Amino acid sequence: MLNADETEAAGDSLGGSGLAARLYEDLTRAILAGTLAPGEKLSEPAIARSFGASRAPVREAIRRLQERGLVTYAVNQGARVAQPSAAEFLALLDVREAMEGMAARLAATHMEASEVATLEALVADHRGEIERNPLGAYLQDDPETDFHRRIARGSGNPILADLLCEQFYPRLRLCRRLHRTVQGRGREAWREHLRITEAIGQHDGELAEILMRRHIRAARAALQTALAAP
Amino acid sequence: MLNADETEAAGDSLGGSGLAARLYEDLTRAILAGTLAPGEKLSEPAIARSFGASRAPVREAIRRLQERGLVTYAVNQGARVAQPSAAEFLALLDVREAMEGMAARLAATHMEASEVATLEALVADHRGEIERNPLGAYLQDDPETDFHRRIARGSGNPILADLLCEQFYPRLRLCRRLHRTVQGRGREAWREHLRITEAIGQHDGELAEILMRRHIRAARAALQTALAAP
DNA sequence: TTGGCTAGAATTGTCGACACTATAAGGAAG
DNA sequence: CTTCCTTATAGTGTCGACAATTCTAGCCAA
Repeated sequence: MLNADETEAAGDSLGGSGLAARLYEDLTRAILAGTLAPGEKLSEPAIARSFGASRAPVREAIRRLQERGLVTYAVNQGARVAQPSAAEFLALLDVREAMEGMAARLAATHMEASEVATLEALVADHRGEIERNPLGAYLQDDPETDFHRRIARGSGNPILADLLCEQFYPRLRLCRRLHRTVQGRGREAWREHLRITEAIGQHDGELAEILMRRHIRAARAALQTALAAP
Repeated sequence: MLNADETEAAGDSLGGSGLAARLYEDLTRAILAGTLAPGEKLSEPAIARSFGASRAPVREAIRRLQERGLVTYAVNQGARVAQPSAAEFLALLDVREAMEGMAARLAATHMEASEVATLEALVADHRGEIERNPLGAYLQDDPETDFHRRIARGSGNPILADLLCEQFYPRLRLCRRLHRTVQGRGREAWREHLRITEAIGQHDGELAEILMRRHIRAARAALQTALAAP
C-alpha cells in the first residue's frame, strides 16, 4: 500500500483532503496491486482498524469503489474485490472501443502542437522500452495506458476523460490481472500507436478514430482467441 | 415525489432494500422533476429530517448522486444540485454519440426478433404521440429516451447499458431542463428512429451505428445553433 | 462420516454526538 | 452609507454505539 500522498496528478474531482479520499486511493492501489486479491472480502471494521480510522470514511471509500466497478456489493453482505469475468472483460473493451475512438477523434482537433509533441515523445520512449522488454509484460504503470490516458485528456472533453481515466483504466487493469492469457502485442501495438499519433498530429480526426478503434478491436480479438484456446 | 416503491425495472445493481437506495431514488426524482432546483444546496441534516432518517444514508445517497453527475460536491461545503453548462451538455452529447453508436451496432446483432418487434411497436406509438403533440415538448418520461434505453439494454452489454441508463440519461434530462433553448426535433427525430430500427431489424450493425451517430450528432448540432443565436 | 440444526461471533445498516469549518448576521470604524 | 471585522449559526467530516442480519462453529441425529 505504501504511502499515498499525492500520486494522483491533478485531473479531476478525486482527492479532496478528506480521509475518505485517501482511503479510496489506498484501497484502489491495493486492489490493482493485488494486495487485496479478487474475491477477497473487504471488512469495514478490519480496514478501519488497519488505518486507524472509523468505519464512516471506509464505507464511503468502498461505495466509491463499487461505483467504479472495482468491488462488488451485496446488501447485508458487504463488499468483495471484483472478479470480472471474461465476458465482462470483453464487454468493457467494446465500450472502450467506442469511447476511445471518440477521444482520438476529438484529440485530433483539440490537442495543441505541444501536446502532440509530448505524445510523440511518449511513443518514442515506449519503443525503447519494448526493445528492452520484448515480452511486453504489463508494468506497474505501463506506457500503454499512459498513451491512452494522454489522448483521453487531450480530447478536451472532461466527461470523456474522467470516464476513461477514473472508471475504465483501473477496471481494465483489474481485468488484465485476472485474465493473463492475453499477452501484450508489444510491437504491433506500438506501430498502431505511432499511426494514431500521426493522424492526431495531422488533425485527421476521422482517421484517428478509425485507427484507435482498430487498435482496441485488435486487442479484444487477441483476448478472444486466447480465451478460446487454452 | 410521489411513491417510490419499485418504479425502477429490474436491470442493475441499483435498488437493494436499503434506506440509502430509497433516498437515492427519491432525490434523483426530485432533481429531475425540478423540485430541487439546479444550484440548490442539499443540506444533509435537512434532508435527513424530511425523511425521518439519519445523516448516514443521506450522505451515501448524495455521494452516489455526485458519482452520477447530478450533484456537485465541494469539500467542507457539501453538495449542490448540478448546473451543467452548455459546454458540459455538448461534451455529454459527444460521449453519448460514441456510446449509443456502439449500442446500436451491438443491438443489431444481439437483439432477438421479439425485442425488435417491441422496438418497432415503440416507434409506432411514438409517431402517434408526435401527431398529437407536434411541439415535441419533453414529457416526463419521454418516448425518445424510452427508445434509446431499449437499444442500450438490447446491446446485450451490461456495462454499456448501465452507463447509458443510469449515468447518462438522468444527466441528460437535467441538461435539457436547464438549456431549454433546444426544442425537440419531433418528426425528423422520429424518422431517424425508424431508420435505426430498420437497420437493427436487418441485423446491419454497421448501418445502425452510423445512423445512430448521425441521429445524436443532429441533436447536438441543433443545440449548438440554438445556443449560438439567442 | 455426513447432513441439518442451533448458538455464538462477527459484520452490516443506521443512529446520535462532537470537533472543525464555512456561512451569515450584526456591529464598529472609516 | 459603505466596508471590515466579530460573532453566532448552521453544516460537514468523523467517531463510537446499537439493533438486525449474516456467517461460523459446534452439536445432534441418521
